Amino acid sequence: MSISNRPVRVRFAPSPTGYLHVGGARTAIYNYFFAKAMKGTFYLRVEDTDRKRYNEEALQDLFRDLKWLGLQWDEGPGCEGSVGPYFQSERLGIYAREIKKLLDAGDAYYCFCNEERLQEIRLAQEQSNAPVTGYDRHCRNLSREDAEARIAAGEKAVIRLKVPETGITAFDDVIRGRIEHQNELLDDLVLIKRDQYPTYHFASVVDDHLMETSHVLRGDEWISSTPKHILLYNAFGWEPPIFCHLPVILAAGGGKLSKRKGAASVGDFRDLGYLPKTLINFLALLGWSPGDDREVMGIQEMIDAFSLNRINPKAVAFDEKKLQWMNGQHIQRADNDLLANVIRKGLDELKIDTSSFNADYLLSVVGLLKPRAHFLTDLPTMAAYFFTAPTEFDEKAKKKNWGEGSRSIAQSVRNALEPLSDFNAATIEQAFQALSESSGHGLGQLVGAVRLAVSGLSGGPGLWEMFELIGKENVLNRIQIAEALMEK
RNA sequence: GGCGUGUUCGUCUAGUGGUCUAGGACGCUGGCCUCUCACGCCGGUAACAUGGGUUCGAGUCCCAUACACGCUACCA
Repeated sequence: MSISNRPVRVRFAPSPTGYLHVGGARTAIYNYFFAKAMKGTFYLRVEDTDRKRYNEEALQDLFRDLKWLGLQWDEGPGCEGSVGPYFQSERLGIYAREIKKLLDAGDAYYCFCNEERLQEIRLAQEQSNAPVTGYDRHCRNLSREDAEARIAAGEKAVIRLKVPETGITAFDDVIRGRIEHQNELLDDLVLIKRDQYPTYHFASVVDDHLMETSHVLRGDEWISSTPKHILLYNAFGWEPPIFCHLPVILAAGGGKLSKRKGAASVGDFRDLGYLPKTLINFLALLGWSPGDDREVMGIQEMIDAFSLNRINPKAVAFDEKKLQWMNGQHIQRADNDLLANVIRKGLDELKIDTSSFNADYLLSVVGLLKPRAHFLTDLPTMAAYFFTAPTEFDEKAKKKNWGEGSRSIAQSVRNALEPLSDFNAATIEQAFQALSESSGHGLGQLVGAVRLAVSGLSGGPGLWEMFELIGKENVLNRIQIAEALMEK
């Protein structure tokens, strides 16, 4: 069966060395979208072949962040399929078996060159500005017998691929077309390291084949080494997968995205109050577009519209302003129950007791706050005064609204509200309108003073709705208490 | 240094030889709505890196140049 009509199987293959940054997350998203769009399989493979950089905490964070984003893998750690194990460190026997094939065929060889020699070569090449770089193939023609004898005697060796010295190696990238490299510029890359672990190049090729990967979607920093991978597939007699190299995500001002320049990891954005949906949506649109004007999209909607051809080849900048806007959009579309939970939990942390309020009350608060929140983390503080009287009042608003004459205004508002037997938005508004006419004070003046008294803030939801929800008794009490702070 | 990849408003993008005096979104900005703050709505701002070709015609194809990024590890 040819690769093009094999079932789609793609993978996200991170290395557990640090936090999951947004670039990695986007790679995972595209793999996930593609798998879902093609009714294929999305699997997770952990590339933990670098024992020095391995980090257990990073691994746990990775699982957590992927799950938080909703990118549940069909196969991988925790849900093994038939081609496991899914940790490369547990596949050492497989690599040993496969490398033997290459050794037997004469396509790979042992190399005993030590670090020092290699460094000297590199240094000499740098100084002479030699066009050809890399290993000088010193051990290429050592006989297998001699080499194995030396190893038996205790010498350590790496195993390298015997790269053809002439010719051209090419492949077709889904979003960039044909890419060619001169073989003479490639060096004999290491396949098995001195510690017996495979290099990325070897492990990923062996695994992508054995795990029946149909498409490799990965960062474009791999373009330069893809010819080496093709050569490996050729040596094995395997058909390479289809390659699709994704552009990098840069920081807003250009350059690499890093913690120093602000949030860069999935965890950072979660802590900042972003919805996972927002991050998925935004990251997906960084380099991909559905082809029409849609921007705020749901997961399934994006999956339905997804195609590899619509991914842009150019590097993109991460614009947090737009992310913020998009989060506001998704919060507006979010489920009220979810938002209510965010508020209740946040209020708990602020030591504000919500136990005497029922679910409907909370949901009404959510309804009023929803269009005003840009971050989940905004919600609890925005909601606080619906549950407890304010103890602090915005200083700027005090100057503006509690100046001369404000106390009598507050009193007149209380008097106007007092007689209302049915305390709802409509009757409250009527009372304010009537008071405005009879007193000659503008509505803004009236509202400003008591809004601050009741909420502690200068802005917020419409006053009538807000008063209705907080209730007549609380409203009147709060105004009366605040009057002491107002000028006559 | 070599090799590779890329280049449309400040940013994300649409655009696959004529419909592009280049469309949408964020941002910024003017206004509307309005009890405030948001939301929403209406308008404005601003781009085909440069130079050569190919073609009747180029943002779209080709070649240079410039710039950016990547690779050039027994890291991924």
